[in-house]
Amino acid sequence: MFVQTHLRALNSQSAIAKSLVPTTAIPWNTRLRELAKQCLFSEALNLYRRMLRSGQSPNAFTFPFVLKSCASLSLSIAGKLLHGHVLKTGCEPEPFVQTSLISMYCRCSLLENARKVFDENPQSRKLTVCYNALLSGYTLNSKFSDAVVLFCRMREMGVAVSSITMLGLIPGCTVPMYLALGMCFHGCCLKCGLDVDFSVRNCLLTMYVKCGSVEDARSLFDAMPEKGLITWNAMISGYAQNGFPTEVLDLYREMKLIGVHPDPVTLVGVLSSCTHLGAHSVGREVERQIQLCGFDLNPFLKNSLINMYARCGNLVKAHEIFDSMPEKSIVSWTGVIGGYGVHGHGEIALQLFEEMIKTGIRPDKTVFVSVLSACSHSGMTDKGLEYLSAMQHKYGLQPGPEHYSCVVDLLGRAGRLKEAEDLIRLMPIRPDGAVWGALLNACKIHKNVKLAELAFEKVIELEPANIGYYVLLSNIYSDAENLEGVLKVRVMMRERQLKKEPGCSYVEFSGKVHVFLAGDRTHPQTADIYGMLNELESSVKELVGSNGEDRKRWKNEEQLLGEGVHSEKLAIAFGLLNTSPGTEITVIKNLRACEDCHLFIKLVSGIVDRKFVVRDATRFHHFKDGVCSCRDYW
DNA sequence: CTAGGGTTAG
Repeated sequence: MFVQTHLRALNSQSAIAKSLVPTTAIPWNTRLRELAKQCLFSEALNLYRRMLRSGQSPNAFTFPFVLKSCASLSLSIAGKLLHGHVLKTGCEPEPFVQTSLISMYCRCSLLENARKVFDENPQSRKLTVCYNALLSGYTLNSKFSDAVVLFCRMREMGVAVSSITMLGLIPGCTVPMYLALGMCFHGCCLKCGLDVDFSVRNCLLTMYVKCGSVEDARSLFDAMPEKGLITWNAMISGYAQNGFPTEVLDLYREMKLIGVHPDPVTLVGVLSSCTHLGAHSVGREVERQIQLCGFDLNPFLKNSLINMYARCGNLVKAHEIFDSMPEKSIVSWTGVIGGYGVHGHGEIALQLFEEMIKTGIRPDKTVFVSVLSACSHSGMTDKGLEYLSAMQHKYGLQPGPEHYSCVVDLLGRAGRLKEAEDLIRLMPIRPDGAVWGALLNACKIHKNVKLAELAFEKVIELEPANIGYYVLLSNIYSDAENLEGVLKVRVMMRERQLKKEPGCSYVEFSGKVHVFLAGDRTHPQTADIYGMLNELESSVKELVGSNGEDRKRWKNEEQLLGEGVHSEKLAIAFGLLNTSPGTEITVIKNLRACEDCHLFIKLVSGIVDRKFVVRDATRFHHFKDGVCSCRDYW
């Protein structure tokens, strides 16, 4: 529809013929430039149509703006027509027009047309700007090797390299494979003195970030005497993308302290870090900031807020924001679906998924990860299998390892270990560590030492440095009272020089984060906390005595105390000390929550009038009145 | 011709 309107407009070539009418193009061009500058591209094209209709002939100062509008809207056919107009008016040799044409074709992914324009004009082969246009076009269309070849030719021909040349080239090095080449470009920038350019530095910073070299990015960042908003944003989102949420929050604080005002891009990075940390209060603060700055309607931010609230357990708020969105993208849907799923409301998650399909959105691979994990969290095993099949046959999506790991988890938690193992063997793609890891985890739950040994062997082949799997196997041996096995794993870990990351838990309380390590005695309330724990433990022991099932799971307390009191227990006691009855206490643990602590907290929740939410590395546990929401766990 | 942005599981 849209394209056709423009085509019709541009087809009125008669206007070109009428171009003898002696009026001036200057006011038209001025207005066109304004519209293009404000990104009002379809209005610019409309204006161009009016210009032709009124008999005014376009000139070399008209085309750059109109071509840019076409390029931004990816209107390739209209762009070709415009090329015809250019030829008719004979202003093709103008460098402005040349670069606009090349860029237009590149943005429409018509690289051959772009190359033709470049090749057919001998003068353009001497101009930096024309090389720049084609170079960035190649990079944009993932033809990075062509860009590099052109860059080499440019240098051979002795054409001057500008900062914009580097800006077209460097974004091609955003995968680790090309980092070495990117570092050569960095050297090239230094040699040519282009590194003083603000944009070039920001671009290099982003390159390091995208390649995962966060340290290199940081040293570049620190070395920049003045930092613009984009610099801060590049570093903040760089940390966010590479999984350094605490660094994000630190940098955000620092940035505000210096007086740099955040924009939506900054806040998206900050919110995603809040999501990963479960930092509810910082997240709420960011929401206030969003309202204060008037960014309320930004859909990116709304999606980030949905995710943040959903992850922090405020599903009501997440749903509210979701409802407030006039246009819900698949990311918005994925956010709420994942939110309900992860908190054990699998039925609602699936209902939402079906609703999404009804609105005509095509599901993607990511939303299926949320759907499958929702099934796993709520123990809806067969439903999950149905969705895996629907994903392939109904929606034509090839499941990736991330989907298989969810399904292995799903089957494994349900105790269907044989099926899980068969699935791995039959899956058409190579399983990754997470797939075997999910099986290993299932072996822990269902105490299957033999299969665990197999899963461990496979998983360690793929991720030899992942400590979590060694700990898991060691715990499986320890459950089976296989001391030899435990020692074997310990030796293996020592040989490979792997150290267990200390477990820690934290609670947000009155705007501060209180962190506890196992056996921690550094907190100012230590005495009260241990006093509280002693009391709770004696009450809980009585309860265990009266319940057969729990007694089976209850281990010797001394065994636990070997490493000091577990951090989640300390956090729970701290929360109890500082809150009044009826409140909800959220504890976040960096590793997996301990099985015995899980039972302990469950029982405590039956004694005291509190709701506990424990978030560990893999899932959420909601405890209330002596019951835990995760039906399928342990 | 030109630098920064959203989702997932284990």
